[in-house]
Amino acid sequence: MPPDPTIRQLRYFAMLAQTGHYRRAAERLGITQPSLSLQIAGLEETLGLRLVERGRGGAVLTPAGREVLERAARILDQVAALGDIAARLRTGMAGTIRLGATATLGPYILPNVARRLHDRFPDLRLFIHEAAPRRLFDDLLAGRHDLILTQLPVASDRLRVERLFREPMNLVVARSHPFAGRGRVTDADLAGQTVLTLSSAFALHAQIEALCHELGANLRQDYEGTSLDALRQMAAMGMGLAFLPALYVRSEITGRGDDVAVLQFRQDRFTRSIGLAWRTGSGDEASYRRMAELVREVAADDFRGLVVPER
Amino acid sequence: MPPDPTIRQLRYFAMLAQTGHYRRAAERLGITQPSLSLQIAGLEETLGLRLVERGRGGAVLTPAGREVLERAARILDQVAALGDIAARLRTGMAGTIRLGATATLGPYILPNVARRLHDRFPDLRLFIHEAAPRRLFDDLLAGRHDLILTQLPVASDRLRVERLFREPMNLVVARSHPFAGRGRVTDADLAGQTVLTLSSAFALHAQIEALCHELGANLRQDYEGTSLDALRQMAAMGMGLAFLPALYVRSEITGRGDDVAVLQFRQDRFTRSIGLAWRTGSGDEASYRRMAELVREVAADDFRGLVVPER
DNA sequence: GTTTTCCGATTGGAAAAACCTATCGAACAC
DNA sequence: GTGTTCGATAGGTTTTTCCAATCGGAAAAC
Repeated sequence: MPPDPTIRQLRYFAMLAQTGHYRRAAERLGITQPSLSLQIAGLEETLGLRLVERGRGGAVLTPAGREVLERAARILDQVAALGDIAARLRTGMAGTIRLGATATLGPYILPNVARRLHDRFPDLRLFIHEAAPRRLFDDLLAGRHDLILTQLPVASDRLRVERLFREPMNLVVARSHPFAGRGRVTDADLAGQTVLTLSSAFALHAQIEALCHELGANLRQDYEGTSLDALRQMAAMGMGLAFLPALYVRSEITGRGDDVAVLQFRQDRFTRSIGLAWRTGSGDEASYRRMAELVREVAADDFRGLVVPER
Repeated sequence: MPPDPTIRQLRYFAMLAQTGHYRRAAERLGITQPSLSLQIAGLEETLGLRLVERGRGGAVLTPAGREVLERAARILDQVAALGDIAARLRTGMAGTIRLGATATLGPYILPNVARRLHDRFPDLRLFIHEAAPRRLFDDLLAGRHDLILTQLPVASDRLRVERLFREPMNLVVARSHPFAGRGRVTDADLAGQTVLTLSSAFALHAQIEALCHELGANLRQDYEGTSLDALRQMAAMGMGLAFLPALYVRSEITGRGDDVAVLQFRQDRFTRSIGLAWRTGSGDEASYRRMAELVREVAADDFRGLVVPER
């Protein structure tokens, strides 16, 4: 395999072609004429072509030289473009960040996040992948995500976590359920009730399970949903009660003509924690923190009163 | 101004991204791992960016790294393309040759040359510029042409010339001219006749002038044409006789229903010499000689009997 | 017809870059 | 723990790049 020309050679050659003059080209490049001569000769050597016709009137390109120049110019343009990109990337807020998000939160907050992000940092793009938290966690460690937006806790000494906010869990029951008319329910009300939940790949599962144990409620074992919508359908059909996160409720349940009723429970003190996590030392920490701050802003501005800020 | 990354750095980086593994990448590149480490570190240094996340599972690109990789891959593709181009150019029969041609010959033979050239060397393109021989000569010396197809002689110790063929000059007169009915004319016939010619920028001018002087004909001073078509129009209007090259006559005068009559003169022994010229040591001599050979072939195959081969 | 000037090529030596071997320290596997 | 595997680092050699000085030839000036 033949060796590559170097970018230096191409740059020198382009300048020589532009000036048509060794000494002038060398001067403009800030080098001496012999250095230029050697580099040009080296380029001719590696390409196996006479590129320049040396002579009295200065340096004139051969037909091959013109052909090579055309390509060299394109390469140099792209190298310059790479430099520009690098400069923008250096701010930390450019390029594409691969963000994994819980299916139980992403759809209901990321549109707002993406909009604000694009307004603030036009050069930054999000590539969003939704999955269950367990999967997100594995994929983050494996390097398939740069960042995950997920329910806490997320435990690993290889990860850095920023807590964002706590999201209240609302209780949802079928319209035909005895609770449906009431505005709120107490802990005692739930004893003996049947509760639906997501599959154990979701962090919600363990949380609901613990709650049921505490209150003496029955966790329905024969169904584990994989989406909040499915859970809500099950609840609407009277298969049990369901705890659904506030942002989902706000987004998907309008309050009129719905197939389910929404109830207060523990006055927003039953919540789940949401955070942003990334691998220690991955990418640019500062830009990830800025991302976290931006999500907090979204929570505060677009979902004020609905979620509880942290930090 | 920041220094450029090197192609070597980009190549190493691309391989590292592909393998996700320093040692494997180094092995595939035929270098040792420390060398690779240093080059990657150097690239990160010049771009001012962390590109790779070093760790247990191997080397994972940062978001910035992915962005850079995309551009780097494009640059490497173009470098490879440059290598391919160079390989083809090395044959000498690729790229674009800037060919200057006499207006009195080019239009009537270059279509055939271009066609044959393209059949034989598909990678070779001709950029044709037509002008008067005097202008061609200057432009060739100035490096604005690679090659000129012109009437000889062309004299300069900086030029190399290949003689191609001799082209007979036909005598053309108006249909109403007394000569029109005759198949041929002698030297004596021309004494006292009025002869038209092109401007002195054309080599034909001097040649016709010398002939007129020899035969005692009058060179019409008040008109100097700049194209063979114009000359023929003048002849048709009875302004005088005109000597027109055989290839022009063959191409533009059909012999029936024309406004002029074509006569033999000196049985094809009054000719002009056509040759190909280039600057000594310009481009690839071998390919220019091959061009000359190809034009000779065209003359022999497509214009057999019409022109007189040389060499 | 010299002399001068201007061109790119060449030479010799110093500085910088690239590379290799050997080794280090951390993280994982057992 | 102990061994293995990872990339980083250190030290030294080879290669590349560069410069200053000079060469040789060709055009221009005289």
